Formats: sequence, C-alpha cells, structure tokens
Amino acid sequence: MAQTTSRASKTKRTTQTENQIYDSIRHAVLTQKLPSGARLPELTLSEIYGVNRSVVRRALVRLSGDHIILMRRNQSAVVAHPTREETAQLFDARRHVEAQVMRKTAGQLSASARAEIESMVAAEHQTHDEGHHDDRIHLSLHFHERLADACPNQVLAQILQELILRTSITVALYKVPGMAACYRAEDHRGIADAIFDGDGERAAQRACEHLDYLEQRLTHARNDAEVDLSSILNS
Amino acid sequence: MAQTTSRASKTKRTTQTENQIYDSIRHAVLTQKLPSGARLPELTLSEIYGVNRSVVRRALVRLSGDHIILMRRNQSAVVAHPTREETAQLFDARRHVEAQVMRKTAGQLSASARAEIESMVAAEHQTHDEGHHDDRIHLSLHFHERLADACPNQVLAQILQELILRTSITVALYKVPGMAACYRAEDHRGIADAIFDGDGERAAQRACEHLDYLEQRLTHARNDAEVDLSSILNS
DNA sequence: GCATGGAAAAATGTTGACAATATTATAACT
DNA sequence: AGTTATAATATTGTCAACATTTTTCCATGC
Repeated sequence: MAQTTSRASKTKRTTQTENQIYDSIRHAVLTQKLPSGARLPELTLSEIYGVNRSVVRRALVRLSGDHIILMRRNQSAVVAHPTREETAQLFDARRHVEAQVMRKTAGQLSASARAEIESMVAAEHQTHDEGHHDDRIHLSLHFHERLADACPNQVLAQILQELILRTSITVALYKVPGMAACYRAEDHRGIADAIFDGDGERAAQRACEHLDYLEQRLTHARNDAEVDLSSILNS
Repeated sequence: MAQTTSRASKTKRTTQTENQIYDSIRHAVLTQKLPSGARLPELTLSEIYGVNRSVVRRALVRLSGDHIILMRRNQSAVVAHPTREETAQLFDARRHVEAQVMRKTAGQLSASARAEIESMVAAEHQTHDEGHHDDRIHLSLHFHERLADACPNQVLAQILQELILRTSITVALYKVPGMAACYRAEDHRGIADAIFDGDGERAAQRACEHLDYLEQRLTHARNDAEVDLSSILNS
C-alpha cells in the first residue's frame, strides 16, 4: 500500500518529474545545502529542471504543506525559517511522537531491517571519524527515518518523518556555527540496541535524551546565508 | 502568528478564492456531506466556484497533502477512503496525540475561551436532544478543534487537527448506518471539566476513553454513496 | 551621505489551448 | 445475456502568453 517511490511523500500525485523536484528540494533542505530563508523562484527552478512552472508549482505547494518552505502571495517561496518558539514546540512534539514510535517499533524488526540499521550505525561512526560531516548528517537523518519506516503504525511514522525534517531545518538554523553538527557517537547505538532488545521504554527514553541533547546545543543566533540554486539542485 | 483565515491551513499560499475552495471541500468532507470515494473533477469544481482549474488544483494538492483526498496521475481526485487497517492506526495515533494536547492545554484556558467551550458543550447537548444530527456532528468536531486551538504547542495542535479530520472521515465510512452517529452525551462534558480543573491527566484519560468508544462503534462494512457536487458545494 | 520617488526588472497570478491519458458508451460477437 | 473490441467522451498534464504585483535599481533632492 505505501508507495515508496518518493521518500515520505505520503500518497499523492506523482508526475515523475514533479516527484523528482519535490525530492530534490526536500533533500537539499534536509542536508542543509539549502539554508533557511533561501529563495526558490519558480522560473529559476523550472529552468533548472527543464519543465514548466506549473510542474514546479505543484512540488512547491506540496513542500509548503509539509512546512518545509513558506509561500506567500505574490512572493517567491522561501525555505522555512522557524522562530525559536516554534523550534521549541517542534522538539517537544517530536519527542512525544518519536518516543511512541520507538515503543511501537521495538522488537518488531525483521532480520534484514536489523542488519540494515546495524550497518547504518556503523557507517555513521565511520563518516564521523573521517570527518565527513555532510555525509554523517545524511546518515543520521536516514537512521531516524529508517526506524520510522519499520514502525507498525505508519500514520504515526509519517507524522514523525515530517517532524524529523522540520527539526533538521531548525538545527541548521540555530546550531552554533563552528560545532561539528551536534553529535554524540553512542546515542544512535543505544537507541538501536534498545529497539533490538524489544525494550520500547528504554528506546523511547534514549530517543528523548538524544533530542534533549540536540535541542540544548542550539543558540539564539540565526545562521543566514546566500546561495546559488543551480549549483545545488542537480541530483 | 497563527493565521486563522483558513481552518488549520497551516501557513501557506492564500489566494482568497483558493482558501474558500479548500475550506469548502474540507468542510463538506468534515460534515460528511461528501462521502468517501466521491469524485472531484477539476473542471466541475472550477465551474462551481467560477475560477480557473489551476486555482482548484492548488486547493486539491493541499487537501491531498492533508490526506483528505487522494490524487492519482491522470485520474480525478477522490475523497479519501481509508482501509480498516489505516483506521486503526489513525485512532491509535490520535489517542496518543490528543492525550498530550489535553495535558498541555489543561489549566491554560482564558476566561473567554472557557466560556466559549462551555457554550459549545451546551449547544451540543441541545442539538442532540432536538435530534439535529448534522449540526451535532459539526459542533462535536468544533469542540475538539477548539481545544486544540487553545493548546500552547501549536505544532502538536495542528497535527491533531489533521488527525481529527481524518478520523472523522473513517467514522463516516465505517459507522453503523442507522446509529445516531456515535455519541455519548457526557463525554465532552467530562473532558471540558478536567481541562478547566487543570487536571491534564484526567482530561487525557477521558479523551482516550472517548476515542475508544468511538472506535468500537465502527463496523467492517463500508457505506458508499453517490453524490451531486454542485448541490453540496455552495457555501 | 541618506531618504524618496519612480522606472525597470523580476516574479507570481491567471487564463486558454492543446496533448496525453483514462473513463464511459457503443457495437459486434459468442 | 454476457464479453470483448472499438469509438466517443471526459479528465488531467503540460505549456506559453499575458496581467498583476513585488522587488530592485537608479536618479533626484535635501
């Protein structure tokens, strides 16, 4: 039932090109290549992807529905730039939802899923040790998303996926600049082990602590930046 | 910050006409005038509302993002028709989210909000006694939405609003036909009182019991129907 | 140097047309 | 009657053009 062509795209319209655009922008935001506040003019995007504005538009409307970008009348879409207040609410909501997803997922993993997650944790450690921060961020997000995928309750899981993306935006916006993107090596390991053991309550606890740690590392200063779209959006 | 022009429309594009269409369809689904599976051709809608298809389209894409309608390539949009499995997941998710919203909202109501909710509960009892089921359904949904509005965490509240709408669709689909739309007179009263008393845990408990009752009343048989759009969508 | 005003440019809003696809109706056949 | 093939219709997909609005830039004045 759950179509997997487009990451967490729920169930909706699927011109292949539209999905590509949706995924491309989503991915760029997720990996923090597109910073908060970056403008996304329809014409520029339609030239980059070689399609008409109407196709771009649909992708943008979907993204705005996911709170990833912000659309205002007669103005270019911009990557969402949540306030500090909204950030706090996002983390609060995510803790509550993710904890429940952990409880429901614990002990439910197939052998293959388990192996997959194991390798992801290992890969994450490796990229961290080697200093590939961009890759590690991507793997870290993929870890949370992969666990959500395994949750028996996909309604709850999709809600979590959205919250993961939105909190990722806030981290990019409010993290202290020099810091190697908030990371504690043993956090994901601990969560995975609790899930494997079927100990949902411990997994939930670990996930909350993980998110607390992340949130505490945020500052009040915002990191704004300018970007060149065409150099970023070419997947 | 939270714009209230369009019920739970999050923050997004807002051609007035587009919002009207969005709200109109949303309302028709919510009040069960548009049944599950009903087709929503773009041309028909654009004639009804007197606008171009592109305007209708944007409203439809937003609705599909909310899981209210389903869009498939080259096919007309249709009102969502969740499976029994998805229904169970929806109720499970809603219980978990709504319980938390109750906890956070308890004791936070202003005097005016309190009075407003009081009058809503009273109105609900009255319409029930008088047998105006359609009105009562509307008031009942409004009760839950009004409480969500009062929640300090609006991220969580908006997630709940979406779940309220989606569960409403499942109720329309799976309720036993003759039954006067699942209703226990004292449920909302008990929830409201707990909120007023600042007893979040009791409010959460009552909300869960309320939802359990609702869910248990659903059958496996689906209620399908045919409809004439133009006679419904004229608000 | 700075604010103000207005023209030029850029971007979105809206529309209608045509192409591609899906749905429905019709006809032929068993 | 029921089933299949085919034609007709309905519906969405994509596009380009123009209208409207916002943004940017530059000249003017103080």
